[in-house]
Amino acid sequence: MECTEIKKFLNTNGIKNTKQRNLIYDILSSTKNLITAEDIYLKLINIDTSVSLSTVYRILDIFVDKGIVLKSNMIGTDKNVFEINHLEHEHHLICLKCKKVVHIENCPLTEFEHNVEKDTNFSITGHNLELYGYCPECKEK
Amino acid sequence: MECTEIKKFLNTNGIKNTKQRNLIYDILSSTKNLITAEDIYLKLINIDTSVSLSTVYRILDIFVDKGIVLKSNMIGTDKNVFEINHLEHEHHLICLKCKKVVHIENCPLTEFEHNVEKDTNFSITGHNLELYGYCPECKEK
DNA sequence: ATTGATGCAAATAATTTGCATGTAC
DNA sequence: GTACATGCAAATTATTTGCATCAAT
Repeated sequence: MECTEIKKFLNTNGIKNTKQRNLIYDILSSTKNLITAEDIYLKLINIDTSVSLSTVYRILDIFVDKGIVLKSNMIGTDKNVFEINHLEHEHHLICLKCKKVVHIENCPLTEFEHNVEKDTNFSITGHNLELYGYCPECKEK
Repeated sequence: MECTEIKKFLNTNGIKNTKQRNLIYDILSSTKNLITAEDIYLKLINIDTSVSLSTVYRILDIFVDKGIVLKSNMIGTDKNVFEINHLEHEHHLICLKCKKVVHIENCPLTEFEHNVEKDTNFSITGHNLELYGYCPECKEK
């Protein structure tokens, strides 16, 4: 979503368009990796000292709720991480040592999900897939 | 792993074979769903009143470390869940409403992982896949 | 003007740690 | 007997909440 689109989106969803919400949206947009609430907060206080961590959590909750942002849990650290919901479906490959994240464009699961739906009679709404291992640099050691 | 095998395994890995460790192993073995540390603790105090929650966490850490147990994070609740590492590779389908868990036997990712290894030059050691949606009962409503 | 958003501090929830005691080897 | 395991209580970490104030519509 473009920067101007997000403002309209917020308005049409009855969410006030505040400075904090726009800043957090901008930070998420310009972050390629998965980012924690704390790290968003740290970036924010470099821009504008009066922001609170609870506001970050509250805004992230709203964004997740509206589907603008995806929340997941970083393996190893018990922390939640966030990212913009790029609508092109994609997954992550995470280095267990340096925590580097690489985006994987194609997803092999669509057909698999259909088969599972038939087998189980569930209605499948999504999935969660992360690959992990060691990146070229870390695997040497 | 059989009940007797686990004892040998612990011994050969320099881990003392205690009552608590065996009880926790038994609970995990007989639990089909994903289970939290707290729920393991609750089952334990029904058997033997003097067990502590921190011991549960400590033992789970060891089991995860040795690869006997898998740890993951339940979507929606920010809690970690545990299960025996059945060596037959499998995944879960989780109902977002009632949290029912269904096991999915086959995994479509082996070939995909090889392709990603080639593309990225990572050494991939594993992956994390959960499907989610609504189960036959919950999807009606 | 009204309603919802924010900052701050305090509360909660999950997990971890320090330390004295207990137990397997 | 020694070294590691445990229970308990206290500490830590991530996240949430209450409430007075502030800002967007």
